[in-house]
Amino acid sequence: MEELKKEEKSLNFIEEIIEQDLKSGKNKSILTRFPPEPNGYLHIGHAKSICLNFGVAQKYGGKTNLRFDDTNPSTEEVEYVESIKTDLKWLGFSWANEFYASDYFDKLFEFALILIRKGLAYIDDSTAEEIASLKGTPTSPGKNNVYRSRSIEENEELFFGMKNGEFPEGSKTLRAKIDMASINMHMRDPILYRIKYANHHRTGDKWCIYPMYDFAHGQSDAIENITHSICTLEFVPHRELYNWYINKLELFPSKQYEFARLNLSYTIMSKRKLLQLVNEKHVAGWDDPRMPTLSGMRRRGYSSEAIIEFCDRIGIAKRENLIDVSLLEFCVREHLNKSAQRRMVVFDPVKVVITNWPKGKIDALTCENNPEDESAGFREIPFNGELFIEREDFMEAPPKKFFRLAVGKQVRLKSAYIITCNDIVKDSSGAIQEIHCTYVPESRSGSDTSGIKVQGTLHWVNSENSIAVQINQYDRLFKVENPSIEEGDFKNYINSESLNKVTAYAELSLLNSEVGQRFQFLRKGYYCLDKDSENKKLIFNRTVTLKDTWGQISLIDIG
RNA sequence: UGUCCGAUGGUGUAAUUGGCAACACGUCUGUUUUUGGUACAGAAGAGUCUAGGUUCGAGACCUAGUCGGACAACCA
Repeated sequence: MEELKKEEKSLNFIEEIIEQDLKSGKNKSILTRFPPEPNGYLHIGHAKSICLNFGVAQKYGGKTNLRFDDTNPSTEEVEYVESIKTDLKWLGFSWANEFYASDYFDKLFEFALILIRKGLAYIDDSTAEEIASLKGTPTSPGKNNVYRSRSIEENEELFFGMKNGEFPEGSKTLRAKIDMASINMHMRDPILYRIKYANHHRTGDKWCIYPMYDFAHGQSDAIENITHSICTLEFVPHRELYNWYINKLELFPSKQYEFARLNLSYTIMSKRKLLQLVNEKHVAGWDDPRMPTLSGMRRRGYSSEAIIEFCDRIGIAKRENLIDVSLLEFCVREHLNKSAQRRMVVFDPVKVVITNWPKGKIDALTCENNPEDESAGFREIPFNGELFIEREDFMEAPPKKFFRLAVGKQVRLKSAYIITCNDIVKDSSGAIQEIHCTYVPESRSGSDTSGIKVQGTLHWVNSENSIAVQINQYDRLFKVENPSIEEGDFKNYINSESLNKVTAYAELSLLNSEVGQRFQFLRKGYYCLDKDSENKKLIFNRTVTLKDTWGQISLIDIG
């Protein structure tokens, strides 16, 4: 049944291309690659690309290489390399090979030499400004400069000079000799190599010239025999150049295909902007639970299963899109509902005293860990007749559809007894101090013979056997749906209330939880134990709330 | 005033390649429920950017237009 469903699911355009290529014999097998630049942490947008690249390879019996696109030493760091590998493993993908564009620096240098010798590349002494001014605009052609006609011998000699550190940074570049009047800006003599006296995270000080993206990416694909090089839409105009290099260099004919990147409502996906949030301390770090990074989402409590399911549901196409976060939230809830154990935690406590509870009696109640998963078993919770419930679960003047506690009303305490509210005690300011109830002895959970039907069930914690914990309640990082299209600085749209720390009272069993463990706090939401927790002080991150239909109704009814 | 890419319910993705638009999320109704969660049942919501054309028949093909995006870093 499951398989039938999968077979019925229509192919995305990438899968269609692959099936055609396999069918026509163009490719005997497929090889894809995931090519992150190690200049930041992976985010949910990368997850889409990862699921696509690894996903199609798995589906069609191929493999995927991990290749770090490390051609710009001034922004790239080992820390990022490590985080990327960690995130990839966490998602559950394994790569066939771990490569680096820098592995190919020697070959790339040779490739450049080939182009020079073919008269297809030249050394340009122009400044960046001069290059830009002769480049023209999308609607007007560029112009050739004097360096373009240098002899092959001179170009070769100068290129070695560049490599040997004979020229200052920025003084020379190696450019392809294509067509300064091309309708495609990327074909107007693109730069192949630039001089940079920077220490590279892998090659150290071996090189002082580094290839540009265009001169490295396609050739790296070709060297690895990548059959389908999948990237995002902004690279469409690069495709002509991608093919030009492979053609002139007579390399393996890797093909580039482009799909639309992921945009998520109320978040940003630009690595540059995310870095800014980190550097300027708007968030606690790359793994701040509000960040759309995989490390942030993991810390927040998102499961890899949920993220993969999300990537599967959003689909692959070529049109710009803005996915509603509610779909992501649906995916976490769906997975966590089945996998997370339930616990009881009271956020805003008010005391309930069971007036007919025998003095000193402690009843050990049995509580299911997850109604969606029998194998999750049970735990024991002590009950002593004095407890806390949520302040919002009691109302003095309840509206008709209020299924919770009020004077004269009955509710069930989850996994415990049905109680009847008789009275309330207020302090001098009129605030409710205690709620006095009586319990129905025959209504004990699991052996209820009372025959009483109640409309509501409340979560609670025992007044003595509970611990104070810190809860980090996270909300969306931005106030507007699409921060990147708003006027002005994106930071103007940061939600200043995206983190709200509160103290709550939790059942004792939570003391045994492990960092990263996910729970459903009954009637509240999903929470995950944060790594900053200490023995005495547990910190839970709110992943997402439960769906709250009453919250919506009460807003309308009560106002 | 250029080239390229795109346009299908609120959102996203489909439509077996030309046979009167489907699925999911979201929204709304009910049922069940010891979570106002979950599960289940159901409903509303687009006639496919516009105008022509080809065709017995067009969301799909052609032409023109409109709108949106990308392209002028020694970034990737």
